[in-house]
Amino acid sequence: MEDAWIDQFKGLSRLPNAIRAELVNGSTIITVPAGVEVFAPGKSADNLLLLIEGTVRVQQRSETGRDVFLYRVHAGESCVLTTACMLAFEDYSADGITETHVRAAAIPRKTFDDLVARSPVFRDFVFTAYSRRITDLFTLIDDIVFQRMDVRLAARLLELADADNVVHATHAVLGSELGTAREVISRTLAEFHRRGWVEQARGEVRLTGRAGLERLVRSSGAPS
Amino acid sequence: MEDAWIDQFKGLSRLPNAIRAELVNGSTIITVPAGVEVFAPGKSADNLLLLIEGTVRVQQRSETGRDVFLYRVHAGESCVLTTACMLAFEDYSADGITETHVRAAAIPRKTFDDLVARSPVFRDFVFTAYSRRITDLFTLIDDIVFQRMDVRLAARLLELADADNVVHATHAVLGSELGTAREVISRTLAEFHRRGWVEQARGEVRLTGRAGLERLVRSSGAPS
DNA sequence: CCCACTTTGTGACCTAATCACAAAAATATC
DNA sequence: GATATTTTTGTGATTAGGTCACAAAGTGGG
Repeated sequence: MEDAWIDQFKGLSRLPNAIRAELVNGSTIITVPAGVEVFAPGKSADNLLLLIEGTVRVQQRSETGRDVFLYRVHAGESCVLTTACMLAFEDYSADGITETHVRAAAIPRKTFDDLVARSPVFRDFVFTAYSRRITDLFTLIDDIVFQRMDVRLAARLLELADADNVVHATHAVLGSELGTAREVISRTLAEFHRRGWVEQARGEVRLTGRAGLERLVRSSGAPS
Repeated sequence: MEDAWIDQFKGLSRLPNAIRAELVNGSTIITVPAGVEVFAPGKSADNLLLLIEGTVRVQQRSETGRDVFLYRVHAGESCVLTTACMLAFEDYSADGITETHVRAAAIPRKTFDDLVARSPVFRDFVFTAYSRRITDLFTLIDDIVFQRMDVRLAARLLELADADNVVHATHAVLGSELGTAREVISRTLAEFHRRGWVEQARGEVRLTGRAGLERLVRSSGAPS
């Protein structure tokens, strides 16, 4: 029984052995290719996913067809907000899409409910995860309302850049990440280019002046 | 032992007697005057409040001093998102202020944790409440990003109006409810007045043409 | 190479946010 | 009751950002 993955999850390593065994036995390791919808409004979630590898993008699809990025779940984190709807037997109102190949532990509703009832450590894990996500949502709202677009874009570019300082995303994708129009991204990036902070190519943005971007982000509030 | 209040809470009436007794004994009924901060970032919440009477406004205070309205807790609802932080032993990042005189059942952390562990019905109650709040937050984000200001103001006026179709709030308050500037409210209300939908007086807005406001809200998306 | 499609650039226009300041209404002070 | 102070509201000017329309590159398949 392979249970090494548990130690990737900060709050779970302290689980007593009995509970740990129940978690391992009660869950299945699944793998999902990139670009698959793992939960969505309309189909009630019946598994809690603990991401072992890869990322999942969670977004809200609005009536108008456009969608807003809500948050990103990384390896070592869980899609914990789905559990609210799992246990409440309600439909989740946001959808989650794998951005990369994903490996995850899927905990069925029944097992989840059991563990919440029986293990204080597991409860703590769940509520800590909740707390973090909710706080992130609050911060997101704050940003959307008060933060300038150029600052938000700069911050996001810094977050998304890979080891070579390149962000692989089209302007349209960046627009949906920040809940703004593609044109705004194009114009802001053009401005960043003028200042020598980025180079552009189709589908990618190369950060050539991180310092400038970082200064812009710091200049105006929360240092993430 | 007065426990009638429990029946105001939809999910709780089904509690078995033993658990019901534990809930009643383990909690205290408190009353709070209007305008008091009942939880805030920095002081970790250690009670879950179930509102028996009155309303609590929950908002996010940003670094810049301004604040965004997040949601309103009514009688029969709970400040359930605080529990995430209660159990996670983390600070809540939003603050709650009583808008009216409030009567509430305060459930201490210990009792809450016990009940979550022991009662499936109570768990269901908690997670259903979570689910609703989180969904509301998603809807709020969607609104902020995609909905026009006039539509949002119209919807909010309809919500806030009392039995006499009067909203008691200054333009500044309405601005903070919607996360916009006071001037925008003034101008939009002036426009509504021109259309014969509202009359204004200092500190209040009288809805004289609900039909028009309702049409505007319906015209553009979610009928709440 | 040509065609269809995706991505990016740009001007025109409109909504909303910000800044600055004034007028009006309510409240406090003498 | 007259006057000063504070709160609330109104309004113009300016700027950021969202929307619409359309053009220009870039890409990939046949």
